[in-house]
Amino acid sequence: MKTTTETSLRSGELARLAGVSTDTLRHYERKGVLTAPRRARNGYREYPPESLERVRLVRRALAVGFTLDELAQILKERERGRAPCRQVRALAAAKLTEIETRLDEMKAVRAELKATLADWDVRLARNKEGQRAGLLESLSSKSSRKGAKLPPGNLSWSRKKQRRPQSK
Amino acid sequence: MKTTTETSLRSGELARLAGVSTDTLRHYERKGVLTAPRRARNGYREYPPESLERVRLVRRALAVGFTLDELAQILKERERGRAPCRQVRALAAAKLTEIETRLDEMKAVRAELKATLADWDVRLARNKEGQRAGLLESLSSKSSRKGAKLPPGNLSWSRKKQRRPQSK
DNA sequence: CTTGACCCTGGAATCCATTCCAGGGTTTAG
DNA sequence: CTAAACCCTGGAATGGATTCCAGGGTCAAG
Repeated sequence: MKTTTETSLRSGELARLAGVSTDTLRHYERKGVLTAPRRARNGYREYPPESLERVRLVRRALAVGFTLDELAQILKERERGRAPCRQVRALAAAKLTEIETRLDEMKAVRAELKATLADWDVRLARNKEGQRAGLLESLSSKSSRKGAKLPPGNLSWSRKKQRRPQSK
Repeated sequence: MKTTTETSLRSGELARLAGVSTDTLRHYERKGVLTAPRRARNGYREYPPESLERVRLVRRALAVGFTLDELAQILKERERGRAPCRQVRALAAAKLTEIETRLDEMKAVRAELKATLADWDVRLARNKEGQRAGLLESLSSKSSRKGAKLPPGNLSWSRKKQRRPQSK
């Protein structure tokens, strides 16, 4: 068996639990969002169980638009328990408002998308023929979101192709 | 004056209206999400006014997590008259669940961030007193999203630095 | 002792949207 | 004629997260 004894995880285990690759874990360490764990005599990393929550936190933060570098700053400050320097406090605060804004935008988009889907389903249901049902059109016209400044100050993201680790 | 006559926009104008750079417009064309417009005798692009809405659509779609390539597929299909039925529906549906996930994550992070900030502010407020070392890690564990499989089917994005066009 | 499944390292590669670059045209105003 | 402000092109670069690679250890089971 490979059950790591006691309260300590090895890269592979933590990776599996967190749903990321070990490569990613190492990367997080390099970037400083995941503090370098203790090493066993053989050099293997031995993560404390809390690391799992930490990794999850990082994932969430990333998904919300944080950068690994930004995150590193904040987390490092937080770690040392002391009050953060102005810079970091400001950064965190800025991120917070950013998130709130994005939250609103997201909700709006979700509503649109939902509506669009419902609409499509109706259309698809009643005309079997390839009708050019204005699919994405619905996405475009109906929003009129006032402060929707997508472009200047926009947010652009990309989905990584994310081919699963692979066994070589 | 440089007012382009009649119903037709030049790259710079469209770009300004849509809030993107001309480079981006050309890129969209290369990628096939923006059909190549008619050219004037001098080779300048002459966009029909509808292009504006098209670009906006693309922007929104991107913000929702579509990829230029995905979008190209869909839009092309649409352009040739056929209704981008099943394929698109599926894609959009997937995007929707992605968004919902993201919403949850965002809320979680917001909470976390809020808590951290609050904590920091407390510390800052009474900083003269001996600050007892880090005991705040209590906020890291709160959600434990069951099926939270971020990675396999995950989403990772990055905010582009987005330096405005620039005049060289 | 050999195999297979882990783990280690640092640097290179990939993916995506966007921007930058170099070298060249056109048009309009002075 | 010259400057300024547009426009064109294709290819290279950027930034961020993640993955891949090559070369090499560790360790338990058979």
